[in-house]
Amino acid sequence: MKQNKVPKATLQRYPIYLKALRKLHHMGVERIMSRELGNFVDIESTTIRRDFSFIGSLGKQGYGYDVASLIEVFNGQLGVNFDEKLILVGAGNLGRALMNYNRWNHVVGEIVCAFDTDNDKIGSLSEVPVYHLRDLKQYLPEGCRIAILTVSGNAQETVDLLIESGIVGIVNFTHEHIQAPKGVIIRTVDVVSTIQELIFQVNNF
Amino acid sequence: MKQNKVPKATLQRYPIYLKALRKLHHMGVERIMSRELGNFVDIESTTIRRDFSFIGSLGKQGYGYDVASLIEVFNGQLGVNFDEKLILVGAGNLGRALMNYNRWNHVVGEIVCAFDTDNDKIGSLSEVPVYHLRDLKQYLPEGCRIAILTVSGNAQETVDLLIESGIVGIVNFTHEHIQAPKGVIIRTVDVVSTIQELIFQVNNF
DNA sequence: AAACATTTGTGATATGATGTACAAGGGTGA
DNA sequence: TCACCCTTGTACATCATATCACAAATGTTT
Repeated sequence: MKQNKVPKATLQRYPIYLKALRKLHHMGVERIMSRELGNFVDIESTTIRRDFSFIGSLGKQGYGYDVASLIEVFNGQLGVNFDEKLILVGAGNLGRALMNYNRWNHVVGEIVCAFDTDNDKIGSLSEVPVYHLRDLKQYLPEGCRIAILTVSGNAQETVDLLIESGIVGIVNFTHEHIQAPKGVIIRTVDVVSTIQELIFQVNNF
Repeated sequence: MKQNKVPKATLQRYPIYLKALRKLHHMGVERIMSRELGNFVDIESTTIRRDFSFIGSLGKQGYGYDVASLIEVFNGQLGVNFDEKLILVGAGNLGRALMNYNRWNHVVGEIVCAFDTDNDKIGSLSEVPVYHLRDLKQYLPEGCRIAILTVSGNAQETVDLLIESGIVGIVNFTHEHIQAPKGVIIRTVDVVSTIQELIFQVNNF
């Protein structure tokens, strides 16, 4: 990384670029210009160029960017190893749906195992073993940093336990607001709030 | 609405406030000050006061805000009727999980019906009827504005159809990037991208 | 090989969001 | 009723992000 001060806003766009580049690569596109990519993902070309510049000089003037090597750089420099080990905490409806939705294999990694407090859920659902949450420390995969939280209660308590066990990133699918110390990143994906926001926006025009 | 230029960032925080206020109300809290609310949701009190001020003068100096009437105002002014009619497009794993996850009843509204193109999925799964997508216009509920998209393919095509039928807000659970004309709001909730972003962030420190 | 046409990468600038400071005004208690 | 205390709402300052404009560098054409 050229500088270690990549803006938050930029960081949020990297996954979008990566997604688009993979698709373009799959479509057989070998080189692309910031303008084209911009049209593709609805982001100004100049924003794209600046975002890229935080990683380094990835393009060539008068030519554009090489798709394949750009993907390479993104993966390498940003630390996407395709076998990121993920755990799922909460094996209810949503949790099980996410287990089966294995779209992320070979893209980010895989859900190694799941945890729940309900004894009925312990066992093996759909290839992914489910352990009791009390055995977290025992079964937490080596090097696992990221947890997907889909519990239906005691969210904060569960989060505290996860952090204590070394988790540093949590995707929170709960409707609860949870707190975490600096250094731990929580990203809340709340369907209810998302829909509310949509309602606010469509009413605001 | 006092002004019709509510900043995007503010609009994104309204659901957070509403969520917190409901919880506080449920806990029996009758009045709250911006400082307290700020601690509760991890947002600076001054940001909260400014956000509120876009709607009007909702508080009293030296006193704070009345929780019940604040919720009232949010619901009313921002147009949350608790019976927003939602449709679900795509009745696969994730779609079915969302149908069963009826946490949004009496909070935003309800999923009235679902659509899919797979004949095996047509029928009644879990109280919510599933129709064939080709019958969208026939079964689209009166006044329905928002769709939840969980299809596994042909995302853009499906979105075009939805927009043509009058949908103005879409929660996109697909990994696809979709485009829409001005006036239609797309909010993408992509688990894969979210996890990637987390990886980028934790690697960046 | 030289001139031209492109497109990158980045200073400079504009826009948007957040944080500070405080005047204005309602609540509270004597 | 009066004086004090507290919290709101907002003008102003700061910080972050997006956009503009263009020099530098490369591919392409003649």
